[in-house]
Amino acid sequence: MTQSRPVYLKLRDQIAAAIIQGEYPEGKMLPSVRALAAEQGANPLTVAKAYQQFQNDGLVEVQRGVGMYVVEGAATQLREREKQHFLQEEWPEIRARMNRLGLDPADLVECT
Amino acid sequence: MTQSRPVYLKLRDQIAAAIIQGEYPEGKMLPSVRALAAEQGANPLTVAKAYQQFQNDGLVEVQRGVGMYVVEGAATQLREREKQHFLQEEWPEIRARMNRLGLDPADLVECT
DNA sequence: CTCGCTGTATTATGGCACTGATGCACTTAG
DNA sequence: CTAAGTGCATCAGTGCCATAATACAGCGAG
Repeated sequence: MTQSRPVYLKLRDQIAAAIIQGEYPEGKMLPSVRALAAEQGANPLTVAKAYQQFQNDGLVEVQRGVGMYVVEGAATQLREREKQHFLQEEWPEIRARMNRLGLDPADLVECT
Repeated sequence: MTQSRPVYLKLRDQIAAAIIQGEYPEGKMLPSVRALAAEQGANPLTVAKAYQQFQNDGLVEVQRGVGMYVVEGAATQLREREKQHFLQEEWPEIRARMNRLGLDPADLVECT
């Protein structure tokens, strides 16, 4: 019945967007796994798994017993990384798909 | 490490693309589950599962003991269906993402 | 009719991703 | 020191995916 994307991936994207948009400011602590889990109605471990990738990428810093902090420059770094991935991986695929469906990219730019 | 999409979904997309582009012409028989399974290195049942959805959507017709045939008008119907899904489900998300990343859609239309 | 091809149903099995509950190590406020 | 908060490791459960080995039913050529 879990037809949608995994919860931890949704959370990951959501957190990434929050960091990029400054909702989780650099240098500040982001919600604890338990807090975010309660807020999102998820399991703390699932939240932890979502946070994990940001640790591996060095975008957040862990202080055991204290919390996790957003590294300085994480926002722009994250934005650049996602931009790169979007342009190199996703956009070509999207273009090919639109072409196959007979859609003109120029037309879609206008629709809000 | 979210492994790649399930095999039967990949096959489904691949077959859909083939029908849209006329590689599997309307009225003609498409590869048997065993043949496509051998060609793709997959299990016949996995191929059957990929074919299943096209049957449910009435895009292919089964003649027991003979094979499965592409229904007349399946290509355009499939293209319209995917176009609808793309415009209503995927494109808004893509637009929001590009906006969040600071990418201008107009710029991307030109690249290639 | 016989043989070979079609799709389909059945059952079983292994693997893996996702989620969850519990407990531990650590830091800080009091 | 105590208590409450942090992240994290371990183990278990669940469900989907893919595979396999058969067996069956329908059609067509020889």
